[in-house]
Amino acid sequence: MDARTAAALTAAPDEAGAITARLADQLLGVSRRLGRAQRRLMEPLGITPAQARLLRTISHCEEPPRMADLAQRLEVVPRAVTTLVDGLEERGLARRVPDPDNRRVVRVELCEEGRAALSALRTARREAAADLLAPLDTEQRAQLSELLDALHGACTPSGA
Amino acid sequence: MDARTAAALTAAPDEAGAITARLADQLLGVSRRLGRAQRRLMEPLGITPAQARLLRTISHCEEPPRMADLAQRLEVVPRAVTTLVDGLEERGLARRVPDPDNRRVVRVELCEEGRAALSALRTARREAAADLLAPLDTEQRAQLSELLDALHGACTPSGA
DNA sequence: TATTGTTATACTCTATAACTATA
DNA sequence: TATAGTTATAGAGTATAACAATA
Repeated sequence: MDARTAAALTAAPDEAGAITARLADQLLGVSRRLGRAQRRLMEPLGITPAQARLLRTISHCEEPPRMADLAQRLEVVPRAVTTLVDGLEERGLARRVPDPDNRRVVRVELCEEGRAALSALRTARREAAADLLAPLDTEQRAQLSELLDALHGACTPSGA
Repeated sequence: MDARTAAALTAAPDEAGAITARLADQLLGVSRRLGRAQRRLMEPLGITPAQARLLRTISHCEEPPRMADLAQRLEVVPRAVTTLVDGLEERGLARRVPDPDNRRVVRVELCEEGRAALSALRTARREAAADLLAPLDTEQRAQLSELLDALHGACTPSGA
């Protein structure tokens, strides 16, 4: 435990807010770097991090998901998904397919190129993360994952 | 430790990359939510999260920092600082002051309104963080802070 | 009338490149 | 020539609001 953390914990209750705010800064700072690394590594592939995330989300679905499903999973408004899917379609990585049972619904399927891109993206993603997480050993990563998971669960009560 | 984490740790070495990538997702996901909460809570104050961060950074400096100092501290290019300081000046929270010793240099000072805004912002920021971090007890927060600090130190060798 | 997705629009955050003023 | 900051521009990511098509 570093000095500031230790001091905060043993000090007045007002300091609880301070350590919490500091935690927020650390979280955002680490994410900024991670995002930069991802963008840099994915750029040669012609895919943005948000598109990559969408691609993975689609691939994790049993059947081609609806636009609304994707919006919910990505925790964004449906309008944001429209733009992302547009990008994937332009690059020939995914395609919109009409739902025969409900003509309002649009489903999104991966193309072959999309599946191919996924493995290249996995490499890029892991490299970006590995770089950032290098200072942590395996046990520390597991610990970090566990702590973050607790946060995720709390804010996404509907079993993510 | 959750099931996925445990499985990843005890499985083939290839899984080390998988858990690392998952960690990246968790980190980015938590940050997205935190950022949203911050923006929502700061909006009534007419200040964006990045402006708030700049305001705090200025307040942590012993003497009015140069634009270049701020860029380095915020880990952004100098051009990005220009826009942020423009925003603070428009709102009367900070002002540019010429450096008498070097006419190329611009220093940034907080105005009285800026100092006043800082306490309101502190409240907003803590509220946003407290909300997100509610699932963690004090010890877990310290643990998380320690882990994130290790990451920060690694990527910012020049003592941040 | 409610739902699904889209068009239209806007804003935050950040980057690169070219330029200006100063040293 | 090197440095500090800016103007100009671009693009990623995301939001709200109004609307069309369908149910």
